[in-house]
Amino acid sequence: MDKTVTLEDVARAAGVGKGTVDRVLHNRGRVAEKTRERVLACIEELKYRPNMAARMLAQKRSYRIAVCFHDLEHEFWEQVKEGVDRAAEEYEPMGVQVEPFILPQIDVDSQLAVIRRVVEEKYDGLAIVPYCAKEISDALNDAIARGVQVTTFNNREEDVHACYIGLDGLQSGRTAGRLMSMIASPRSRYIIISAHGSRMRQIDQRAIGFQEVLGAQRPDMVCVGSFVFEEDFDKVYRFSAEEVPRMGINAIYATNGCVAVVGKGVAENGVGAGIRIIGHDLTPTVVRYLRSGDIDVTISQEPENQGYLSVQKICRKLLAGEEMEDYYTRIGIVVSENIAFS
Amino acid sequence: MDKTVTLEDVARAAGVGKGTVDRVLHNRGRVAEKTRERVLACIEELKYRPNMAARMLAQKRSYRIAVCFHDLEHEFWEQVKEGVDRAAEEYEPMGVQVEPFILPQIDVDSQLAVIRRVVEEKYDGLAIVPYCAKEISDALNDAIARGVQVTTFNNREEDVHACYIGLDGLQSGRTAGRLMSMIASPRSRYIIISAHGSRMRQIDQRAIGFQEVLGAQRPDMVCVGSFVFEEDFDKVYRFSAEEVPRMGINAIYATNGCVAVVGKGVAENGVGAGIRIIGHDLTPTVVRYLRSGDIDVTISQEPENQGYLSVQKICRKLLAGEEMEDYYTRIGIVVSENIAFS
DNA sequence: CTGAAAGCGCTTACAG
DNA sequence: CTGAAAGCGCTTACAG
Repeated sequence: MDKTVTLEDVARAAGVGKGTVDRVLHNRGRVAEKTRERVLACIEELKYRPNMAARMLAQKRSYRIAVCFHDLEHEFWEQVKEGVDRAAEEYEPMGVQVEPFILPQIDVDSQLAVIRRVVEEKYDGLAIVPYCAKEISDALNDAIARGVQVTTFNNREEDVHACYIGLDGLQSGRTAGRLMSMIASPRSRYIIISAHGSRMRQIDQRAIGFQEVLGAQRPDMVCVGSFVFEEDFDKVYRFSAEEVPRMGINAIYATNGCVAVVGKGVAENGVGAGIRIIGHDLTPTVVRYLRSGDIDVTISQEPENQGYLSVQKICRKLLAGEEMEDYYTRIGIVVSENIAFS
Repeated sequence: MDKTVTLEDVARAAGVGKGTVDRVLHNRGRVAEKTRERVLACIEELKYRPNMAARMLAQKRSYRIAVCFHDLEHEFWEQVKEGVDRAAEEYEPMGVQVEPFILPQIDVDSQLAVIRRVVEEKYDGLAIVPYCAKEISDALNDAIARGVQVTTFNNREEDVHACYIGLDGLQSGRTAGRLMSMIASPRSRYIIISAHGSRMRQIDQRAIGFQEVLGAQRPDMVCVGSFVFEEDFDKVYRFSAEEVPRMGINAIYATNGCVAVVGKGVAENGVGAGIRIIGHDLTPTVVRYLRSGDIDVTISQEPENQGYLSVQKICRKLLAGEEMEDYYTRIGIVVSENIAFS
């Protein structure tokens, strides 16, 4: 085998000490421009690739990363948390400490407080589900400017200059639309149900994508209405159990995990068989109604992976200098038969 | 922070040298039973966790891993190869050399020759798509007995005592069946098309699962026939273009990537609009006909990940002693809208 | 601005 | 059967 090129080889070739090469490698400054160029040339020449194992061993520094999301819709965020915990465990031996800040509500002020604290206490990184509000975007951009490594996940806010990990909302809605177009019977009357506040832009996009595709594929279908509930699954349940049965519809699109209570409400009223239901997420409750046949299809979004990746990307940036890049999670289509393999 | 426990701490606690602890850790023998027990107790006591970075740094050994699969249905195996290459790149700096043996055909003798060579030349690992044949199973079990780390992927053979990475064939067929049951119109007449030899057991399972679910969900549908072609996409194409249009059917299930030429054949005859087509895999050609609307749904199976994981698991076993466990790849459901996010 | 030295936690020969 | 020592490739103070 061709001997692996080490930092020492580079140092020797450039006629300098290892410390100097290290400074060049990490732009730690305090290196004469000429020396710098020579070292860079040697690195290029010898095709030097740093050995990550050695780097991690030698690196004694410790890092702190804050993770901020909420816990409304507990079953979903529980899955996100599992991913966060997995990343925390994986990177703990490398000196990374992960601290979750889990808000009870979708609340702009609470989130702002977390961001401020992160900046003040000089955390090295922040993974966050950014709410749609100018103060939030500003605060995040400010944190980034001060050197905090930030990833946003689950909800995308265009004006935050950080990488995003999560669903493409529009496209996931289109996917739901295509499926509905394939399974709904002729001249179906349908409604759209949403259950979230105005802070989660990504979820709004889903309804738009859904309508777009359904409009194009199934001009015979008619939309009876679009109902938005403020993050309150109980209301959605009552609506589904009491109002929906009287509406004379045969298809429902629920834009998030609230599809679980939609399926429940409709099923308990014995009108389920006649209504096609498509929703989002794969929480234990959704699984239950998917299995029972009350929900036909659900769109999944890799919550565990969202939690994992948003932390992992920060760790790799901090530890190995890897650039953080956007990552769109899979738009999974789940029916009863592939639940266990999704 | 609580200081991390090192191997040296354990050695000191047990009153032995670091070398001895190392021997115990890796069962290298040559340790008195009493000493061994004492060391084990200390490891337990101090909750010692080996530092992977340090281990990799110190480990100078190099490993060779052979990977064996075929190239019939090139587009599919190309995706597998990408995963293999990614793993090869990732583990190369750790002294692992990956050598692919890509057979032009599904041929038992050629595969047998590869296995023999792996044993003779003392490769450390083998990732293989095992063909359904007693000689193969025997040879693989023999290789395993001789200490070769073996993973099987894409096709599962029960009698090989190695871990498996790939689809659950039966369940993927059931998933296809469920989807067909949702989109086929009343009293549809359907056929099943397969294009593979008798060496790939996993693919046969798909048709079984499909029939099972369709039989239960849609007693109104009638199966007109099941057609098996020996790994010959040209024949499938001709069949689809010439025979199928005269059969008076409105649904087709193709059990693998041959769905691409089925879609093509049917589409070119202008009868596509009336026929629902569901198949497997997400090759460039399948994507094309999915986009055009000639294929309705395809079931994906993470080919890239199959290639990656079958090599990665061997590397982690060799390098870090991690046990190799079965991994069922995702049963993905893909329609035109989620192609890019699958 | 720069280099020599110590150390990260483990494995690998090498003596005993 | 067992221990002391060297070394893996990098980073981190510490002198200069």
